[in-house]
Amino acid sequence: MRISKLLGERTKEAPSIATVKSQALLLRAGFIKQVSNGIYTLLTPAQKVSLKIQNIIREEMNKIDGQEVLFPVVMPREMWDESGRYTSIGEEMVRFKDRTGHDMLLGMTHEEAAVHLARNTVKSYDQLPFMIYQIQTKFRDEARSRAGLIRVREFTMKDAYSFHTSQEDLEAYYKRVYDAYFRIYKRIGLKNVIAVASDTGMMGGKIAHEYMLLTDIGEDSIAICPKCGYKANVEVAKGILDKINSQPEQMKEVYTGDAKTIEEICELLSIKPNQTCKAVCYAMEGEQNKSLVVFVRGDLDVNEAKVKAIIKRDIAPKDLDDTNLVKGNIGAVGLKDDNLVLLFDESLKGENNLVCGANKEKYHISGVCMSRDLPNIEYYDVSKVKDGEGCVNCKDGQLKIYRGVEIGNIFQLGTKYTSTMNMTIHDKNGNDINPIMGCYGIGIGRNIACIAEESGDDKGLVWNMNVAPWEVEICPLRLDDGLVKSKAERLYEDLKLAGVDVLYDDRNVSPGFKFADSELIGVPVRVVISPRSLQENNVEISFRTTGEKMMLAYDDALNYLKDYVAKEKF
RNA sequence: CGGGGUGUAGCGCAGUUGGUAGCGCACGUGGUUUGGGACCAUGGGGCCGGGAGUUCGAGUCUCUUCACCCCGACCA
Repeated sequence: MRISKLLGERTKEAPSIATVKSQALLLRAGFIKQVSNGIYTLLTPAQKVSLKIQNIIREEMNKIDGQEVLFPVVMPREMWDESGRYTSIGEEMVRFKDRTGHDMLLGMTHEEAAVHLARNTVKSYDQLPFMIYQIQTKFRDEARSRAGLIRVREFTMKDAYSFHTSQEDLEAYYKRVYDAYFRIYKRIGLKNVIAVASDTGMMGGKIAHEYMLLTDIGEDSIAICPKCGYKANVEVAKGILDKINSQPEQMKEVYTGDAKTIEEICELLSIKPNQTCKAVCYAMEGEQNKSLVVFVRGDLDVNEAKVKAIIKRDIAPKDLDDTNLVKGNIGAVGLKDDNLVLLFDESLKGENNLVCGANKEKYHISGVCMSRDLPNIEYYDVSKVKDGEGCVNCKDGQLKIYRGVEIGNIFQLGTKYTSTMNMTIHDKNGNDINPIMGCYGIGIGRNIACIAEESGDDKGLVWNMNVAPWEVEICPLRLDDGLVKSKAERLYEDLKLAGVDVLYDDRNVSPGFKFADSELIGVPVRVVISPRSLQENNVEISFRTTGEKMMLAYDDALNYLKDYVAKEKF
C-alpha cells in the first residue's frame, strides 16, 4: 500500500468527541470515522486489523471443531416468538415490517437461528456434539454507546453455539472454548485478560464467564481475591462483611428533620453508614400496583442483577410519589402494606442498633435490632460487593475491586432454546431429548479498541505482528534522491512479492512527519532508507514496540524482514 | 428516558456591547528545504446545525427543533 493513496487523514490533535485513549488514537491515526452515535466506518487500517483478528478467531474455532456458517441478519418474528424473546427483549432489538407488513427483526444474537438450523438437520445423538459459529455484523440499539469502539451499536461479532447430549459433555466442551479464548487474546496481543464468573442475565443458563481486559476505563467492576484468585463480576460476586456486634439497645424515635440521605443521617447522629439500614424502592415488571422495597446496610448498594435473579422479573426505579412511602424516611419496622414486597439483604442479618426510617416525615428510629425487632424474615444476598470485603472462597483474603472491559463471554445455556423451540434428538435408548447448548461470543471491534487502549503509547498505536495493519513500513527519506527512490521502490516490490504486508511511505515530506505517522499507525517494523544509510549501502530497521534500531545491509534486508515477520507471528 | 454540555472551514478553536467571519493545523500553486510533525510567498475553502421570531440589522438575543458528547437509567 502506498501511503499517498491511503484514504484517511492522520492528525496531531484528537477530535473533540474522543474520550478515551483508544478512541483518540484510532481517530487520529485514520482508522475509524464516526458516522453517527455508536456507528463507525472502519477505514483500511482498521479493517485490515479486523480481518486479521477474525482469521485468528476462525483458526481457533476450527481447532475446537467449529463449523463456520452465516446466519441471516434479518429474521421473521415467528422464530423469535418461539423462544419468547420477540417480546422479552427491549428496544435494543430493532424491529420493523417488511413490505407485506410482516414483523421482522435484526438479529442481535443467533440462538434462535442456530436452533432453527440444527433442529431440522440433526436427529440423532450420534451427530452430537457439534459447534457452529459465524462472524457477522450485529446491530443493537444500545441506550447509550460510548468510548469509541468500546461500546457501539453496530459491530462485527463472532458468535458460536454448541449442542450436547449431556451436561458433562457441555462442560467438557466449555472448557475447550474457555482455553481457546485465552489463546485468541494472547495471539491478538491482549495481555491483562482474566475470565470471571458472570451473571447469566436474560440468556438463561447457570454457568457463564466473561473475559475481561482489566483497565481503568472499563464499565464493569470485578471483585478479585489476591489470596486465592477468586474472581467474579460484582453482579454475582459475594463477599463477607464485618459485623458490628454491639449490645442491643432500646428502639426509639429520633427527630431527624430534613435529613434524608444516609450521609445526612450519619452526620446528624454522628454514626457510620454501616449503622444504618437503607431502603431502595423498585417497580416490578408486571406488577403495576406493587412496589418492591429492598433493605441493605447503609454502607452498601443494591445489586439489581441479584434482585432480578431472586424475584425472577425485571425491576426499575420506582417513583415514590405514586406510593404511600415517605421518601427518605422508609424503614422496615412497622412497615405493613399489601402493596409492598420487602426484601432484606444478608448484610442486615443479626445487626443491632441500626438507624432506619420511621415511615413518617422528619423521624427515624434508632436501636433497631434485626432479630429482636424484625423476627422471622428471610435474608437474601442482594448487595453489591465492596472493596475490602472478605473473600467467600478462601475466607482469608480481602476482595479488591477492579474495572474491566468485557471482551468476550461464554455461557452454558442449557435447554432454554432447544426446549422452547422444540428441538429434539434421539438418545441411545430412542428417547426424545432436548440437546443442551452453550454459546460463545467475541466482539471484534471492541477487541481492536482494547488492544489500542492497552498497548497504545504517547506516540500512537502498537500492534503485534499477528494483527498489525501492515507488517513492515518502508520509509525513504529524500525521495528526490534517485538512488533512495529506486532502492525503496525495489524493496517495496520485493517484499510484496515475498508475501509481506508492507506499507510504503512514498510522500516527499520531512522525516519527522514520516516518523510520526509511522508510529501513530503502529507498524511493527520500519525500514528507513536515506542518502546517509545508503552511503554504506545500509538500511536502518527500527521496532515499534521497543524503539530499538539497527543497521542492516540493503542486500540482506529482504530476507531479514521476511524471516523476522514470519518469526514474530504465532 | 432523566440531568448537564457542545454545535462557526476537513480537524482543533476564537469571535467583545447585535453592525455583515477569523486564527492554527490540513489542502492547492511557486520556490527554498530534508534524520523527529521545515520555511517564505500566494491561493481556495463557510446555509456560523435547521426552523421561526425580535430588530433597520442576528454567529451573537428569544422560542423551537435536530445532531453529537458526558453522567445516570438501560444493556447476552
